[in-house]
Amino acid sequence: MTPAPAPIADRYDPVAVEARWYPEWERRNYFRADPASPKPAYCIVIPPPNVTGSLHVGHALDNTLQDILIRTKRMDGFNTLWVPGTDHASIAVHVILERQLEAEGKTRHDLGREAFLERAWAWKEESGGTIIRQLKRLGASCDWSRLRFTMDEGLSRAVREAFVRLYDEGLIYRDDYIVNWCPRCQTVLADLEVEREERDAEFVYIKYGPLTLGTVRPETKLGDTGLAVHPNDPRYAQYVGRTLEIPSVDGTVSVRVVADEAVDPEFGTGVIKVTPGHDPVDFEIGRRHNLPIRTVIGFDGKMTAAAGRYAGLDRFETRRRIVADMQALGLVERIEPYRHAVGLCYRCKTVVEPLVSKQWYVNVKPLAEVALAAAHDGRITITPAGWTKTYDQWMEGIRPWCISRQLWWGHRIPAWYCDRDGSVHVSRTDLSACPQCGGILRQDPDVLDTWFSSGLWPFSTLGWPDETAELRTYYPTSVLVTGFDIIFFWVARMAMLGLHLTKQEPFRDVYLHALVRDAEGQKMSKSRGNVVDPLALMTKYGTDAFRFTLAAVAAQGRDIRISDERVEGYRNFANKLWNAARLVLSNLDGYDPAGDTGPAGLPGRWIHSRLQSTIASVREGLDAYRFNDAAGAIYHFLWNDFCDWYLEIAKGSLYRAGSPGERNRVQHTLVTVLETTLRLLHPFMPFITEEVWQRLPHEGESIMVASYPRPVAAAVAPDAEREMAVLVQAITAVRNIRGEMRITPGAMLDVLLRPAPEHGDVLHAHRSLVEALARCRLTLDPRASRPPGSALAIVGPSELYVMLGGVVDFAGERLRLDKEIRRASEQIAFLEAKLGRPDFVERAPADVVAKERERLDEQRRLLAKLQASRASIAEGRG
RNA sequence: GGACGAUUAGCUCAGUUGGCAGAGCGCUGGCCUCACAUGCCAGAGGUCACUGGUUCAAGUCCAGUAUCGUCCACCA
Repeated sequence: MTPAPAPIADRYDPVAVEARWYPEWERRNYFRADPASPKPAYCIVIPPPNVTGSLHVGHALDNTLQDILIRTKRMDGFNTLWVPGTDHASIAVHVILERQLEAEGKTRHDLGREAFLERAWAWKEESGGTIIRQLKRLGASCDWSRLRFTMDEGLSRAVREAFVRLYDEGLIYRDDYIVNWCPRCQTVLADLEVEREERDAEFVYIKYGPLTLGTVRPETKLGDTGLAVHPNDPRYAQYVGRTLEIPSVDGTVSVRVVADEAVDPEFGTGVIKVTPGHDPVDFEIGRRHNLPIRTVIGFDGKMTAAAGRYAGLDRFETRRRIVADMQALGLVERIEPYRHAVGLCYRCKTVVEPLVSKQWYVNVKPLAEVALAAAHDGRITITPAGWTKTYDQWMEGIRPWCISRQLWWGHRIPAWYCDRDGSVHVSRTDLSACPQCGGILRQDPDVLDTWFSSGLWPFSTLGWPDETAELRTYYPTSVLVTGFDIIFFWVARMAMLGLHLTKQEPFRDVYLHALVRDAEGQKMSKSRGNVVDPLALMTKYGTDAFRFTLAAVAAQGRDIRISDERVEGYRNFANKLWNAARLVLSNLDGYDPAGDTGPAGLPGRWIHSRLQSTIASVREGLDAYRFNDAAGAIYHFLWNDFCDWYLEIAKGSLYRAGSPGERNRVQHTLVTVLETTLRLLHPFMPFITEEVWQRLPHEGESIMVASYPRPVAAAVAPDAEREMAVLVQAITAVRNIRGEMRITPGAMLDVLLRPAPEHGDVLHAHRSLVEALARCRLTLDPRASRPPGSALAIVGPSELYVMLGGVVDFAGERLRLDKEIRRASEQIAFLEAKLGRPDFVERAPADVVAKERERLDEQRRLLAKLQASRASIAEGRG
């Protein structure tokens, strides 16, 4: 008993549908993972978005792809877990909060550490939920009961565990070294956190006694403790080893001249000044030659007392002043314009100052060797494979990782210092008294690099260092999905820390996707004002359309462009699906699933066969992370095969069924094909598929937990595909003539068809199908010849004549034939030349040659017919 | 300085193992045909950046050039 179908709107309205299903799925616990499940595990740990952020298109892409994988695997019988979470984003939060404070005329130091952290937590609580809500809006099927935060209790314990272990192994150590200092953030930065930007500068040639050298940073002259030349440079060999007394802006300074390989004799004058306190290269040279360090620029970016009369001045102001002062003293030989790269803080874009200070480091070299091996012996597979080389090169050239930051928001370094005996203690638990002397301890005030805790993310979220059921079941995780921009920051660190601490790879696959650009290919940024708001797109076109767009454009290149037009196109696709479903649903009256569901005739067998290859393509695409291939296969099948052909054919059987059995068989095909397609599409478009699926006859309570389609070999029907191709060709041929001859679609045409023997059966059997879709009366006659007043079409070896009568003049037909004749002639010339070459005939595989011969014969037959036809028209018999 | 990517239809881009160049949008012509005008039918439009090479056969493989882009790098 089918209830009278409620009227369904002819436009799909995503808003109501999306609002209805997500809470329902959540309520039914479909997202919840069970570590005790016997099913094979499939696990993704989300790249944690910054807690203060809101969803941008990059997140939307990243999480849509993950959701597609998770939903597919869940339907495919895997025990799936998608762990969600957020990152505390130490330095990024500092930048935001300090800007707020600045507006109030304060600094973080005015507030003090405690109050600042209160503020940070408040900010986290306030805005931390935003991105989670937005991920839900996107349809992300994360296990929200396992939501983690990099600074929650468990993860903080993991951070300490990792730190202590690495320290005990001697892999974490403190060192006085030259670092990248951000004078605005008031913290050290890792090399990776320094961005380079080309800027115009002045290259100032300064006289150093008998020598002259060029520099772009004259202010560091005050910190010079040496000069260096190349060991093999004959020009300066006489000075090496000598200490020169050099007149300068503040009296004379004495500098020693050393020889060092780091100096390029070709560049500038071949002499460099050595400022070990303010330049990484000079620092190294200084170490090699035992030159003293003189710090003249402080952590605040201003000159120190050591800078004499410049003390307290800003470093850039000093640069201008010192050049002027030297010019006054005749110490400047000349100034040239110069363009070079300056280092900027990746968070606040302030020019970084190299400074010497004591910081914590990880000796990552040994970890990198293991991570490198894992990517080569197949334990970790990077897709697209081209990124492996980038990963390799970085790992090979890796340098110690500076992990301490002079910030407050983050994981405080678990090291305590005893002021009484000077001992250092690194501990898993907080210490209050010195274990050696009982003296009062001071905890290191610094926090860890944000990326240290993110580096533990795949296993810290699963309960490490405890041996939890989650770790046993879901670790190593199946795949890491992220943008290629954080391959070094994050992917490499996780690989190194994961392999070292857990002795297992943190993920088996790494899928690096492209980055989203705007429609003009520009990087999106707030300052450019070209940020595409995913929420706006979802509101305008629906979440399903947006998600499908992301999957469809996720080709394996470097960048992705999103435009409204593209999303609109897939909105139309969703609407197409909706209407196809409407057609099916409104024709199910009397349908008996237990009734006649036998073979549904040629079109039925054909659409089932097409469905199988679509399923296979989608699975192949997903397995290879070729989301665009998978999406494209479904799109093409649903729109072109199912809607454009099968539904049009099925209408005939539904509206004018030959027999009740036929009607039921067609209904059965419609239901099964549509239902299967919905399941295939569900991971891409979760909402509309659930909505339609629920209205169709189905088994189970939700499409989310239905099975993912597998290709059925028995349903693959090459013969049906071949035969349908003949019918499609015949129909298209008639439509083509109708179009070219400008015959109104409403006009009923008379068509005479001379079937070739091999086409006879199929054309006879499906005459009415051709008649319906080509809107014609079809006569079949194996001995027919072209009647006067008809247009010719070639259907493979068969011929088809469309009777034009007095409907149109024949000029159009002449043009059409001429065009066809030209085309055929060109083909023949090309093929004759090819087949005339002995090397081709002898060397190419036999099947390729045979195919070309066949094509040539076909084209010759075609040409003969076209020419005959053309001749008869030329005689004016049209 | 090194590495990597891109260059294919008017636009945005697919094209995995070499074997008849594809999609979406846009364009042209015709249609409100009882699922859908967010639609239907038909059509036009490509020297696959350039130069060589390998091959019977190159958008695809190799070498190089040009232009654009990205990342890495201690030439001050």
